[in-house]
Amino acid sequence: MALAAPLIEDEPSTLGARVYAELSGLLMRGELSPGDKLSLRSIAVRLGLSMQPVRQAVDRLVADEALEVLPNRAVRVPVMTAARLAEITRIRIAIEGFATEEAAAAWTAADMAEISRHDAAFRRECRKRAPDLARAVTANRDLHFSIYRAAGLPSLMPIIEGLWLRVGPVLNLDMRASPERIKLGAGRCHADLMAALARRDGRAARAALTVDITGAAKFIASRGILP
Amino acid sequence: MALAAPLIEDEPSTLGARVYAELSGLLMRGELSPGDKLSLRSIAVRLGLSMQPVRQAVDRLVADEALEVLPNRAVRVPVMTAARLAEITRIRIAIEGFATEEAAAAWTAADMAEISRHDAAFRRECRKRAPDLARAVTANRDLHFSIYRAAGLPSLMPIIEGLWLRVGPVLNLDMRASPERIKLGAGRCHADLMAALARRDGRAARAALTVDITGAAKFIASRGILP
DNA sequence: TGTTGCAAACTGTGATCACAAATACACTGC
DNA sequence: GCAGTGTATTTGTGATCACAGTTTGCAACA
Repeated sequence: MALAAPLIEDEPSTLGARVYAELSGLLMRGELSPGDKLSLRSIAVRLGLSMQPVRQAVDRLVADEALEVLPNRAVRVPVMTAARLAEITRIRIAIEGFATEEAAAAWTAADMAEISRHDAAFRRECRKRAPDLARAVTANRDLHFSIYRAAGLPSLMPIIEGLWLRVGPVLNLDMRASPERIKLGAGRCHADLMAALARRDGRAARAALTVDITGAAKFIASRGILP
Repeated sequence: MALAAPLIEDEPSTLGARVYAELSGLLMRGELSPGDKLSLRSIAVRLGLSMQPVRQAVDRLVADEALEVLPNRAVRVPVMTAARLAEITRIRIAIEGFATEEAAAAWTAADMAEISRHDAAFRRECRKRAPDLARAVTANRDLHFSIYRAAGLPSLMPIIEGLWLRVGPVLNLDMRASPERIKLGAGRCHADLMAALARRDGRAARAALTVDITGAAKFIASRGILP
């Protein structure tokens, strides 16, 4: 299993799309920290291509609010404030909660097989004495997105991806710093979520997801590193 | 009042942003029809600037699924199928319904003043014997977005804008062809919506909006011009 | 008259160049 | 030793060029 699973597009036909997949992977996996400044030229030379595709990718990320341009026209990954995290959390609960509720009613056998596979992968990683955080983060992401995909609303996927792009840097950065959380909160929430999905109980599935999302957000906020 | 009110950004600092505002305005106002092909070069010369800013804007629109690239790499405004309209409608009900419910609880006096202003403008236009469709469309958009803005969730706005960008071409194109609908359905829905907002009844506001959105979608679907 | 073939025009993509603004840094003057 | 100032570097933006792929249109042939 590739760690950097191409979530956005399986085989980008254009160089700009490839750079976008590259950068958004970095963002979602928390390998870029809030406040980090990006240089178009540096990225271009590091990837061995011209500035043009990099500009395209960065422009798109800026449009998604996954990156921001300062008044200086410099581009960096946005610093997450407590207020901003709270706002995005409310939006995530509304939108991802909706997707989960739909998924509970719409999943097919194939959907559920894939969901269970990702759930098992995540649990397996968490049970280890020394979990591979990068792998756990990826499995967690794959689990959530396989559920959302089962809702049968493909137009909703880019929207949710945009939300994860925004919270990715803080969520995963923090999970990396304190791996104990994935052992406690996420495990229980995921179990409830899986059970609710299995019996097609949309209401309960939404509730479990809400606990999962709010739990993660509260955990970050409690660490008090947000401006 | 400017007809093409800059919804996205008041004064685009970059040429690419200006082109984006230009094109998204065309899309939202239904002045570009589904299936229309766009040429980067033509747009560039028509706007009197190089191809670069146009590419930036079009790339962003493509990322929003407001435009699509064919296998030929040609770019056009997507054709709306009945299934696609139904899907986006469900998503709109979920997301815009959420925003409306939040707005009902969060609006300030200033918010409500602006909302009422747009509502009055819309009603005034509809009461005319020969309504100016372009102006009615703009007023309707301003009304909805002033409500969503009152929710106090700025991160939600680009998401909703993306949805309107997708449905704009068919909704407005059709409204243009048959202006009778805005006199019937929208008026009643808006009245219910305004009343519910005024008494901070989020549930009722969401219900009124749902009727508004489904009504428009059903009206389009009933005309049977969708593939 | 209908069909095939070829050439000219046009398409988007990527690289490169030009430029103005902002930053970094060393040097000079006090 | 320190503040102020100059230059040199680096930044993003926009324009231009080069190229491969496709579409278009017209002419020549059957």
